[in-house]
Amino acid sequence: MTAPTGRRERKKAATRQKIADAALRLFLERGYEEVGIREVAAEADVAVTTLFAHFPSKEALVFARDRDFERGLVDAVAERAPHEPLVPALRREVLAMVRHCAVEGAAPVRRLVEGSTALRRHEESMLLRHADALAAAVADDLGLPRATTACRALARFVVDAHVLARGADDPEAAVGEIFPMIEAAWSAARHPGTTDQSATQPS
Amino acid sequence: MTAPTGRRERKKAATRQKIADAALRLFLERGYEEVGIREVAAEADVAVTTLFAHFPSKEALVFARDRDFERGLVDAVAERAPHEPLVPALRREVLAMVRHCAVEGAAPVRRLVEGSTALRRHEESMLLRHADALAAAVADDLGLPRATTACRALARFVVDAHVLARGADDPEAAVGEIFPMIEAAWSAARHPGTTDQSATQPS
DNA sequence: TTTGAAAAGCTAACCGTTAGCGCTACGGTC
DNA sequence: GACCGTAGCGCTAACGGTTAGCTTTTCAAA
Repeated sequence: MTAPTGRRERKKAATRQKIADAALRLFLERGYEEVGIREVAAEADVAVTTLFAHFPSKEALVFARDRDFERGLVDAVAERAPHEPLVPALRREVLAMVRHCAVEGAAPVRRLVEGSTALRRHEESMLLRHADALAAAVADDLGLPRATTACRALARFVVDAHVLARGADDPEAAVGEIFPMIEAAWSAARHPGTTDQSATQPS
Repeated sequence: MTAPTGRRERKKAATRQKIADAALRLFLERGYEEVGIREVAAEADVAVTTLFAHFPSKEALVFARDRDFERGLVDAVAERAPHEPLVPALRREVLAMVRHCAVEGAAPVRRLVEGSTALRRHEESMLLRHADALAAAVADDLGLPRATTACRALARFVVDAHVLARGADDPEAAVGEIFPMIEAAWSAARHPGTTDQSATQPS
């Protein structure tokens, strides 16, 4: 995981970490909106421009580990056991993510995100990027040159499941409720005409 | 539609319209990012504070008519023919929306939105609000006190269908591809245990 | 050691957005 | 018709996120 590269890259990673730590500490102490970028930079003993060299926006400071989520979804498809069906593998991964958000020290960060519309919006658009990546992974897994409509739909449904489960009273039960729906949808996409009661209406 | 109220409200509506028109004209002429708020206000012959009294943000200038979309979805559920099944009614509405975006003078505005990440993000979070409203309408239609997980899932799937169809090469065909999936998902939600191959994994 | 480049810094601004405050025109009341 | 409360609008000044332009430091390869 930690590539043992030269001192330069180590220092860069350390700076990035120092900034993320300082930001999270301040945000948790006093609230996201109440802390300015200039303050975060000062706390991390770094120039504002340096901060923006490591993070593209203030919101990104809170989601420093978002790449892991995307990789998790993509890997759940690409590196699952041979011949394991697609949707159950995704279900396992989403369940793991939901649990990860519930336990651990993640609860305060969750509250932070829910408390700011800017952060909620940022998270949503992150998840949409993840859906695109997942769609591509699914298409690749099926040997398709590019993501079809069905692949994209599946990917968005899975991301929806993640979001809805997080917001539900009982997240794990919600996963258990949504994934049969996704299973049915995916099944319908692969075996068309079975349960389709509606037809294209030309007028 | 147009309530014939006093001069005061007429003037207010006129000001709002003048601002929206000026904004759209400038944005289409020179691009969204290239036009500043102060410029829009000047073009509409209005103070910046007045502009923000009518629109909550710069992005909102482009989506002056977003309420109609939300109402369309909710009405598609609440005011459909008696005993008409839910999902086909939603399908009709989404199809109408997709067509509305494709034809008419809506194409330049579409390009405008696709060309700016700020606008795309704003639209996505609008659509999420619409999904919440739709979920509530579905729950109400079923006589439920509040939206269940399945209602929320259906609502998000429908909004996903809208977004995916818009971005597809053949939007109408995409609707025809996704809605059978939604139909199957909704069917699975209402008749559980039929096609569920995965179970909750306790560990 | 020299050198090229990546990383970090500083200053000064741009731009969306808001606060504070004053003015005017409208709508209901006497 | 005079009166008053307030909604709509304006101005100025600022705040906070973000970027451009340019210099300085730090590392690595030659």
